[in-house]
Amino acid sequence: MGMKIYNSLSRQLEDFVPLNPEQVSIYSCGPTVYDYIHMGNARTALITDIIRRYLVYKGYNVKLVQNLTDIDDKIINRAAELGVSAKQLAHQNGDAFFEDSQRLGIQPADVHPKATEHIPEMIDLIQTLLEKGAAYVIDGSVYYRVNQFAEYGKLSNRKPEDLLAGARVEIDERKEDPRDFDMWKAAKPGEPSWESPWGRGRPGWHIECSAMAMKHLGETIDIHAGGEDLLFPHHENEIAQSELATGCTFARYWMHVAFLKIDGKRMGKSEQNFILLRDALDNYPTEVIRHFLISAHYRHPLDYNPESLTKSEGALRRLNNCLDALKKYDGGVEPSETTAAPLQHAVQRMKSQFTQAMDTDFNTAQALGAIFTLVSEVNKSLSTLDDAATPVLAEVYQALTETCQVLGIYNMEARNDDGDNVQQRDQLINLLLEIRQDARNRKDWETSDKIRDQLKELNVEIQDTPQGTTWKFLARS
RNA sequence: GGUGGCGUAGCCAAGUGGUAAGGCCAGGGCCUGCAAAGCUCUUACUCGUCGGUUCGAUUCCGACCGCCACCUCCA
Repeated sequence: MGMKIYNSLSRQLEDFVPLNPEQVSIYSCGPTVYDYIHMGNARTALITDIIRRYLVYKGYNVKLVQNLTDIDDKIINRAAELGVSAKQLAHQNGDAFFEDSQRLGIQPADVHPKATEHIPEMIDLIQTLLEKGAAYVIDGSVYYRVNQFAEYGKLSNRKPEDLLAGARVEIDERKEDPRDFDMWKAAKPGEPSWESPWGRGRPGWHIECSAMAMKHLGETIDIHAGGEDLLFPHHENEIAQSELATGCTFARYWMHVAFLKIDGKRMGKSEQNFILLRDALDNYPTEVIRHFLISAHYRHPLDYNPESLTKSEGALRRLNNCLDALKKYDGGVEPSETTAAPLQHAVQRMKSQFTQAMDTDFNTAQALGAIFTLVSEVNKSLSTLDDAATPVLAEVYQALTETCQVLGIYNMEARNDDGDNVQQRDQLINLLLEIRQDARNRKDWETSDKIRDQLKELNVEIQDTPQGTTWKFLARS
């Protein structure tokens, strides 16, 4: 079955057919680096990460470009407040952005272009638009002439009248048309600026993405993603600039991620109601945050609150317990035809449901449902199975880890024991458990409970079962 | 004013023109010296309200109520 993507441009589900079957190109609008990124930013970045992982899972080659806006009013203002240079502030926050992304398990994009490193490309693009009569210069600033682009408004579904009617923005009298926007801003004293044919200045926000997307992905890209707040005017303007300059379709599929909310309101930097991703990462494991962020479909709003994170924590615990139990069956054994356990069918069912969910506009919530259904089926049969079922269990483990990897909710490395001191550590813990067992045998509950409690303090949790006492590390939080 | 979206069990959240995935919580059970953890079972005659179309609607249409977002920088 083919994939379908909801295209904001047509406002409907469309079959996904990449322009070049050899390589899918994706451009994702990254952050303006004037501060640390918050959970809302993380949601968009994470969805992009999962889209890419899923496309790779499906066998596509993917080239992902995620930009950094590193010159902008906000950066200049913030830098002035802090008494550092705009360049320095952008650099610091850019590094912090990569660090936070990495901590969330987001694989780096193939290219992370920065606006300030693409000034010549932007100037070229503006030059082209000037030559085509689609732009004009006023006092060293260059404006885009919106009425030259007949399709203006096609993405945001807005008519010219509508755009003017509700305008709450102060109109710059010098512009020919209130809808015109700047592609090049004449330098103001003390602000960072670059040489251009129109004098010193800096690029407007929209031209940055047009130029960087086309430089790294060509004139037509497959998927352009970003938060829904960017739909207008940012993406509308990108289309206007790019398509008028090249005459080609700029992006074939526009994907917009719904807001992360807090107390029912949009989480936004200007609202002062945001949770920094790094703060969340200090309080919850990566996989828990990922699970939370994909527990709703990406086009539906999702409310951030501690209760929801706790729920995800519980769900992840369930998943990890199952995977931990299955891990010992992993590897080596050839799937056997004769072991026709119902579980085998359950695995196939899970795989097809997972694929179907992800194929339908990346429905991660539904995909999680498929995974947890299998978890439940595994748990039910795990205790009753004998050695003959081992190959099937290995299959289950493979299928589960493979799909969980696509979503990034199972960290195999973290759960594999691979340290040099692991053996000694385990021996020490086992020794303590032996002592505790002796205490239990003589009903010395005080000593026994002391060992149990103290180990718990060290994040080692022990369980007394009919088969003896076992232990495990608790997930760090 | 224009544009778009949402309203599903205590909570979160999928979904379909034919009768509601999954997770959390809660309650029962197993296990335990007691716990914890784990496993397991149970939990929406019902999908904001009112109409309409239909053999049949939560799913389609209309109205209404409530909520959110974009139209200004914001993922």
